[in-house]
Amino acid sequence: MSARSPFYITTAIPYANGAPHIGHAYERIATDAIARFKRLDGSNVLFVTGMDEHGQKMQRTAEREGLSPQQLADRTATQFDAMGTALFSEADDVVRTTQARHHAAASELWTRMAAAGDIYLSKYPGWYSVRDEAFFEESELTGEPGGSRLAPTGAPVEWVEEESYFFKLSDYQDRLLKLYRDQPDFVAPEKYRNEIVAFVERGLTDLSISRSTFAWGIPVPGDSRHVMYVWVDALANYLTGTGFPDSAAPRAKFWPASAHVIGKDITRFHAIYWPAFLMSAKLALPRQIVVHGFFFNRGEKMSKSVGNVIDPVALARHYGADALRYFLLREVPFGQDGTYSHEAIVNRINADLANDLGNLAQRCLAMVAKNCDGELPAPAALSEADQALLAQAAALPAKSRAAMQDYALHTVLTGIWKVVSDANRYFASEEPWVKRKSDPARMQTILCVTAEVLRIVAIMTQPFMPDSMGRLLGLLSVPAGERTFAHAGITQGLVAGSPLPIPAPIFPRYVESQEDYPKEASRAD
RNA sequence: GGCGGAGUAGCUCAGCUGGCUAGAGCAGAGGAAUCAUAAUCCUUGUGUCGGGGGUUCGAGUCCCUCCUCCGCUACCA
Repeated sequence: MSARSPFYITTAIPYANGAPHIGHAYERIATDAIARFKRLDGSNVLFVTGMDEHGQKMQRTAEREGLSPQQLADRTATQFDAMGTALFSEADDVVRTTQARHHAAASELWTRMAAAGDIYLSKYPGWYSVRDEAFFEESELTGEPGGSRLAPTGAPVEWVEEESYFFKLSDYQDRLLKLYRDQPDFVAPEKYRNEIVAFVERGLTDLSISRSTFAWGIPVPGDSRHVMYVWVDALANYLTGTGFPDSAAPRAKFWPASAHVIGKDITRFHAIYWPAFLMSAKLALPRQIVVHGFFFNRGEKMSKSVGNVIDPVALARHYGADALRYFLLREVPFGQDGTYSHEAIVNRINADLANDLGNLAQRCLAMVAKNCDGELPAPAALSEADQALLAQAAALPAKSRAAMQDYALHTVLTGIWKVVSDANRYFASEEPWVKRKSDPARMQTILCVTAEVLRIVAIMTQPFMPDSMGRLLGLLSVPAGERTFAHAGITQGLVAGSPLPIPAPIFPRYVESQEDYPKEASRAD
């Protein structure tokens, strides 16, 4: 047995400024599903998420709520932990930027970039509002007839030049373009790669990477008047997860990361700044930046005040975490934007889960329980139909793996459900309930083939619905140690004579009830 | 403005380098069956493939043009 190849995957690093919303949930679930898939497929997986807890906005929000920045960070971190648990998406580690280990990693990254001669002290000019204690973009400002300019908040702004450390991003244009050329899927999907390439081709200017106007951050090595600005601080989080800079750390082998899963809004930071920083520090680059789209709540009236979203934990509680996971990963091609609505979720739950897969399992297993003494029957000679269906199921690992190459999670699920659908067709046309009287041996074979298909389907669906599929495999009496993709072939099939537990429906139909429909909850942002 | 993407059945979309009578899922309609969570199975679409022009024996599938929508066009974590 060869050593299992390391696979390091991360979510983006959410800002600890507010409670998690559907976008965080989606990203966590998708990343978790990929991690589970790789794990079941034999990789040695490290799945890390994190939390960006520094910055002026943290200070402000905390102040407003009468908390210290750290207290606010702790509160938010607790909320994200709860979300991970509720969604069956707990990471192996949560790296928080306020942790000592992260300070060490970020400082070392900075030091290496400085040693490479890529960091210099200069002035960061901009329109500054003293009242807001913030810089504003030229485009955000409103002009006054008299010539003075105002911030969006109405406060006057003045042109100031703040001392700041800069990173020589401009030096990296060619190296970045070469990266995108040599490794076309460095940014996936292609759509986002094209945007990044176009952006870099327009030319890069140096990047301001420190601030001296607030102190809630990691001190710049050698100059404690400054703290690192978000770019270096938050991105270094991915290194921290592997124990950097300790090259002997148990997780050191996980760098470079295989995939950083991020939302489309932060593509630039991950596809441009991050590789440039790593090149500067002479560290290996991540294999891929995997970009996902957004989910929009359509059909629901949005509250007039901004920031009203549905709490993902409430969604999971209402529909079931597995059902929510399935919906989010199946409904929309990974990488594209999508919409969610109560109707769409219920439709998926009832059509795909309850009717197609859940009911198939139940009708098959109920017949085994009633007609085969609750023991998995032995098959007789296999017909062509039997073999064709089994072959389809057995082809799933390879097909799924291929789709996963591009992180096409929805394609994986589509492929699996094609088999479920064919299995339903098979079951109906073979009519085991008729054979029960006319040809019991044939009935046994049909049930056996169906059970076997269910076993493979359940194994392959585990990354997406770990809890329900665990239960289905339990109903099939598949031992815990035989549930990886390596077991998803026909030769590793079910053993005749195995006693099966009394079957119980895996996916109940969703029935409308007015009471506990998840309400939109406002969140502080 | 520049660059890029998209406009295909009621809805969501497949249709790779041009070639049998344009497909899938969902929704809708009719029927069969009754093992099963009233679940399942079968049958059912006269779609200007955004408009117009062109290349070709032949074009959603290539070229030109027009219309509409969307994304990106640097410091928000």
